[in-house]
Amino acid sequence: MALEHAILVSLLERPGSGYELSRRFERSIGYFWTATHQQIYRVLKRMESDGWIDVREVPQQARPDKKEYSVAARGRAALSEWLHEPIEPESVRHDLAVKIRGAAFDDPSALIREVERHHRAHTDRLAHYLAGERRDFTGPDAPATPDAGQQLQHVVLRGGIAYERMTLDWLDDVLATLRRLGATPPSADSAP
Amino acid sequence: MALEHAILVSLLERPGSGYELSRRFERSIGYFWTATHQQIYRVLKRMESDGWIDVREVPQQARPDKKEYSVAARGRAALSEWLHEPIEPESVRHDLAVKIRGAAFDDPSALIREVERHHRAHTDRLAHYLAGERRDFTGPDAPATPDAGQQLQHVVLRGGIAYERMTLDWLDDVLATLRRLGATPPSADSAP
DNA sequence: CTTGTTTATGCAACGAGTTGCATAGAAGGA
DNA sequence: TCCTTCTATGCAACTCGTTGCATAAACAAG
Repeated sequence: MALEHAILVSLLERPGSGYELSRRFERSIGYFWTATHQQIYRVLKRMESDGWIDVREVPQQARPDKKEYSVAARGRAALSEWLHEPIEPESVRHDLAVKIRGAAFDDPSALIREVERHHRAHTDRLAHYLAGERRDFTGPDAPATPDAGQQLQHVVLRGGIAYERMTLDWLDDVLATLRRLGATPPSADSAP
Repeated sequence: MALEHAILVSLLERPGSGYELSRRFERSIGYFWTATHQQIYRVLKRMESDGWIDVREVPQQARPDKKEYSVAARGRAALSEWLHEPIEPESVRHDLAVKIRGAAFDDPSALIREVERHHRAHTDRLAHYLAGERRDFTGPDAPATPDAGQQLQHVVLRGGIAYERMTLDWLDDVLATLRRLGATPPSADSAP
């Protein structure tokens, strides 16, 4: 598993509390690794007891106190070790593809609205990525000579952008296919 | 959850045993939904006791007997219901992206071999998809007038092909970035 | 002044997914 | 003959992930 490692990377990029991490997992790092706050708090506890991270109680005014975590030497070593291990899985869980194949046994045109919804969501996400890219990497306020960390964050973001563009093209293809099927009578089903 | 639904779709496309399903989840449907045989057997049991699928004991010679499952009316209804529900999650778990961002705190060039390995794996997978596309959809043995099910399987496969092509392009981008970082001295790390 | 939202942390229970192991007959190679 | 591989099914134990709920302080809106 690698939630620990995703947290280590995020904490190395910037120390923070469990709550702040859970916010990050709804944005930036969350675009390629999802986690809920309960998961994060539980793993933080374990990482702390394993000496991977240090805690610092931060009293705050106008809001509850927080525990700010930062990566300890042992955590850095664990990350380094993981980075040198090969990974294979890349486990995929693409509900929509299952639904599309399943639509053959139901009414394909009923999926059109669903696919359109996904299209809109990916359009929004692409716009969001592109805005982030302009802000951090290609716009006037971006660093002229980005350091290694920034270049690596940028290449990951470019991957997200490429993924969204590819997905939008594919969803167009899916929509065209569903509409074509809806226009012609269904073959052997209990459709109206 | 949707392992049940992926199994329903697979069994509608062709009835089969738990073992055969687990083979399919290593190929075709497994490219967008992974499952191990233990998971499959467990879920088949539940689906059977819920009346979603029917079993038929098939005696075989030269190999152990098998239980062939097929979708019952209640299973078809469950699939239909699921198809009409909206889905949101699309949970992503992209280890490599985490590793790339993590490489900023280690030696980026150590990741090159790993990324090259992924590049080879995706090249193989693309070749495999393209061979399947020729065999089933675009080659001389493909049906001249594909039915709805075939058209939907094809559009899903086109999605897989587009994904692999996009990924290969991105991995080239990642490799170029990692090599560039390796060629220039690292900024502020304990690298040699 | 109550209600709702944001920050902040956590428990308990359940369901999903993984890993290791076990069985068993038949085929094929060393 | 033994060893491995393939088909075929399954249990047990564990970890991971999700859902529902709870607490608590501060602020803003009604």
